[in-house]
Amino acid sequence: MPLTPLQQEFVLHFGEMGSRWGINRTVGQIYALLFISSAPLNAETITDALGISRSNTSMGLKELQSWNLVRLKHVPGDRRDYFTTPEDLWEIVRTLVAERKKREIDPTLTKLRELEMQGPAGDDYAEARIAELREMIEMMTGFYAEMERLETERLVKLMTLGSRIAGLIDKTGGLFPALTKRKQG
Amino acid sequence: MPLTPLQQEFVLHFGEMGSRWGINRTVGQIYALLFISSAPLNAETITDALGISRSNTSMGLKELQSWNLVRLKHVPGDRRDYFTTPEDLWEIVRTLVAERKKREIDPTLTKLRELEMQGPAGDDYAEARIAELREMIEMMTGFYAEMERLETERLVKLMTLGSRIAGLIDKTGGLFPALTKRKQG
DNA sequence: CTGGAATTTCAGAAATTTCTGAAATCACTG
DNA sequence: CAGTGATTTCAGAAATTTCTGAAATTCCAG
Repeated sequence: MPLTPLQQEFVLHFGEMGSRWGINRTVGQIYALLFISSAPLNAETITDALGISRSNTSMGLKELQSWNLVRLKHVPGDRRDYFTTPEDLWEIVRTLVAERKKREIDPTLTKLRELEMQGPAGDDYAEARIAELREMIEMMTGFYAEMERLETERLVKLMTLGSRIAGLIDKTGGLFPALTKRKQG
Repeated sequence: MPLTPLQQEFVLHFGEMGSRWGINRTVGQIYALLFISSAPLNAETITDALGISRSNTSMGLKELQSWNLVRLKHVPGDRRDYFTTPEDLWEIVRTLVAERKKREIDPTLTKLRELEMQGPAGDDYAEARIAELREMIEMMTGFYAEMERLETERLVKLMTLGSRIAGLIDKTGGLFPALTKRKQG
């Protein structure tokens, strides 16, 4: 089952972008292929479509599973594993953001807290800078945690409204007085 | 000028995280060192502090400059270049996000549009999936563009308010009717 | 159990990335 | 414009990552 030119180009692009996204070419290609395939694919099919070794496919799929980016399906009467990506793009984005946070942000936040725990080190500037960075990351991850809980529908509304949201914020305090009053009273 | 244990640990952590962040160890270390140093540093100092070659320092600094992550300073009476990171953490975050978007998102958005331009390819599922992905990316980059324009102060307020923002959004329409009316009238 | 298909593991090969030292270039000073 | 110090370039070395084929393992069917 050779790829259509459209599939081919899409898959190759994801392969090339892989390195920028912190995954390798094969993993990018496998993901792309699953993403644009309407039906789940098994490892053999992926191997043939991408022209890579069977073992490489196996490792790539394992990597994607560790990212929670693929789903395992089973076809009745066939004991091979079939893989897909979630239909819902928002679910994919949520997973991606969550995993990247876990891998790229959380370890640093932990490390910064450790460094602060070690107490005064006689380097005021470095200590201040570390505290400041920790606070910034905490603010951003805190905001992320709030957004993560929202249903997709509200998230879409929020993004669509865009900067009009910011207009609601009183520069000196919290929300616009009128609204604040409304909620209080 | 050997590093203090605090600096040492901070710098090594950034070096280790480098690969996850899509930069190499040296670049991560150089950035970390500049970040926690109160005064600008020249290439020679960085080279000695990190125990790397002078040419590696040069390449690392060049890389950081291509990311707009460091500033060049000059010390009167000294013709060497001195480097720092911006004092303002928000500025750093803005730069980081802008550059990552430019490198990790924009090329894919361009590619998706190209693929759509090529017209029907007889693969309805792939075409639909590509369109859907392009729309999602456009929504997110559109929202990002709006947020990018906000002053830091408002951005902080927005993030601090967190999910209370979402409460303002009417699930069926836009903003809460009361407020919408207020703005219209 | 036994046989065989599917999958994973893993040691080494291949490819890629990172790093270095030497040479080249740049840019300022006297 | 010669001399010197700072910086960059770059070819090859070193390190790391990715990929493969063969062997091992898993797991089901008969």
